[in-house]
Amino acid sequence: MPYSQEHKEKTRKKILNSARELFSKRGFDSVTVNEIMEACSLTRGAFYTHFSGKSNLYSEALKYSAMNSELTKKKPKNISSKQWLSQLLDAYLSVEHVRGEEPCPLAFLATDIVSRDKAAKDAYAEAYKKMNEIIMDYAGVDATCKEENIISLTSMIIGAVAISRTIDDRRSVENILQSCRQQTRLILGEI
Amino acid sequence: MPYSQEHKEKTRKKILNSARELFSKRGFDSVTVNEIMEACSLTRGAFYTHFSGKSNLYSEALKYSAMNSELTKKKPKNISSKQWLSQLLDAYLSVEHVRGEEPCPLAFLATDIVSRDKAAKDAYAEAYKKMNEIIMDYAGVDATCKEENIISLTSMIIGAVAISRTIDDRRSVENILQSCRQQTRLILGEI
DNA sequence: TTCTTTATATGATAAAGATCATATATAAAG
DNA sequence: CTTTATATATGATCTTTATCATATAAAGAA
Repeated sequence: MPYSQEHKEKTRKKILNSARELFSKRGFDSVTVNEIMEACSLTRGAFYTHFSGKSNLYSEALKYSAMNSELTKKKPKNISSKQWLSQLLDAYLSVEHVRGEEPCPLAFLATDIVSRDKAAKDAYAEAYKKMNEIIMDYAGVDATCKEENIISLTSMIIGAVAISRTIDDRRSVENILQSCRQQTRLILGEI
Repeated sequence: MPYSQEHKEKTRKKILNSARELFSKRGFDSVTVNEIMEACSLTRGAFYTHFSGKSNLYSEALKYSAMNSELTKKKPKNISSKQWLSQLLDAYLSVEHVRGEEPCPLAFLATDIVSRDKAAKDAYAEAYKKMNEIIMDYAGVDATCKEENIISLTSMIIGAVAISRTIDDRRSVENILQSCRQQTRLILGEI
């Protein structure tokens, strides 16, 4: 048995990582398999021993992305849940996120998903659910009571990031993000 | 001079209308020129006397869409600005909008725009600005003072519609839309 | 009716890109 | 060191689709 199992795993993850970034930034159609493979210094031939095809890679990359998202990081013990949540939301609503290499596919792929296959939609729905749960946990709402607030919050932050990406003018982007950061405080009842 | 000028204008509008609907629903790449033309009972050959190419059609359709959007409809005289705004927002945050034939490209194409050309981005930015202005007008805020509230409001409704389209389960969609309808009232200070 | 202009249709071209078939290289096992 | 399974690379194929070139048809003008 040539090539250790770990080697294959590593390669798979390199592919997933390139795919995650490229797909998130440019959507399914604009990215080519070749391009993804070259981004991790491989050629397209190697691709098919790791994934059954492009769409398969897309949904796997989505899962992978959700699994390694910023939101899933553990809270440091020395700060409160609400403080931590504030930090997470500010990072989400930042220019660095909008323009950076760790894009949240929920925002970056919001409209791309609609034309994709069931596996991709399922992965997206799962990630969306998870985001709401994580935020609800940190916000510490009483179950049913204020779930709606969290749902409107996630719609807002996802919308804000998606819109920000369409806009070239940096000042406008700052303005959108700042407005929404402020609104998160209002929704969470911290002002 | 064969074919009246109005005939050409009519055809152009038919094409724009098919394009608007198809592009909004499925994005730039998934839609073919052929498909758009067949949707208005023409063949692809006729296309190039009306538009210089597919990307040109895309940006033109975006402008056309913004120009004929629900939001631009005139307010009936017998109701207040705030009442009218409430109606507009409820219609925007409805299943009919999410699943219907009059999609708002701001929500439906939020992430598709990123990979498009400058003309498309400009058209999108223009439509976005207009949406904010219209809502600000109806909400009657004092210029700079609460502009941020409106910006967070538009982020939320655009985000909500975009997310709703990714979700198959009708009950979940209703839940998202209802939560955001409620939040619009809070943001506009009506509760 | 005939002529002429231009919208529309049809057939051809060419490029892009996903996937497959085949060749090569690598490293573990003996 | 040799063998061998499998990861990777290369070349070929096939489909899709935008766009172009050319033909046809429609309708206003004479």
